Amino acid sequence: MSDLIQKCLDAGLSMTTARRAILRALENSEDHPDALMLHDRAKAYDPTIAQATVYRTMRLLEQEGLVEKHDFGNGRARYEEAEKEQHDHLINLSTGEIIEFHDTDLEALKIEIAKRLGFDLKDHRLELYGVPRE
Amino acid sequence: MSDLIQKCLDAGLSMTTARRAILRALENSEDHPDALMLHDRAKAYDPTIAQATVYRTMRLLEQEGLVEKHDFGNGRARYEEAEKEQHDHLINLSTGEIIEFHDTDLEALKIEIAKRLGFDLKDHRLELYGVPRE
DNA sequence: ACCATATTGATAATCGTTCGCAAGTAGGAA
DNA sequence: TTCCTACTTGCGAACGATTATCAATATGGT
Repeated sequence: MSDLIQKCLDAGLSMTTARRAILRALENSEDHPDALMLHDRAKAYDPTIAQATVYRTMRLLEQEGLVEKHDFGNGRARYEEAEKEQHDHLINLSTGEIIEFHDTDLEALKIEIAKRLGFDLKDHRLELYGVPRE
Repeated sequence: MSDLIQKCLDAGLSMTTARRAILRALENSEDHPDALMLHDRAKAYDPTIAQATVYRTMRLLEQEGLVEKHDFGNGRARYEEAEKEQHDHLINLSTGEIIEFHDTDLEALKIEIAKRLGFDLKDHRLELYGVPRE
């Protein structure tokens, strides 16, 4: 239910061995991989793929709106498939694990605050950093 | 009412010409300068100061908790004096201007969400990106 | 199958930031 | 004050993530 290859074709992108490999690697990723991780994983489908191709492709996918790029502060950008449902991230400081969450009140409040300051909200970034309770 | 030089002395840091220059530059900054901007501004007080010294000093000040480092997504880290009052940032996409705001409900909600997910909130990052209304 | 165009791999370049090192201070002891 | 030692500095090299360059290769419409 997330056929990235099909979405790329729909977007008019030509489909190459390298791209297919990256798209499969991304679809099989449950976490939020960075470019190096994606490169490693994509090698399973295309052993000769180059890092530069991964970077180029991720940039392309981001521009096409098929992928979201995040910066969780560890130097490397992290990627995930663009989802329809809005969500934010909580980073477990003990493990580095990233947890997705959604809160309607929070969404409303962000828009409300921007409005109060005289702005239309175009984008936002919310990351919570925490340690397991107790 | 924000004598950074005194705070540094209180923290046991030795006070050099270069550090004094950086601290003055920072105190006189109403915006959220990056390392390059601080370097330029510090030159007014110490014309021979090096970029590396600015980077080193900002890292030190951050470790001492006297300065906060932000990444607003433009490649360069931005700095501001650590304030007692918690605040978040709204970035005006039309001008690049950064507006600080505080919202009690929002603070509470962030803690509440972390708790609901089973975490104690240790840190967080919220940035709103908007354009002036209308 | 053919060809113009887009894409690739390999490598150099870029940009912010950090490191290594010799020379130069700060600031406490004498 | 003068000395001394550890901390700082300025400079330039090094670094890590990402992007650009470019010749060679694949794509997909014809």
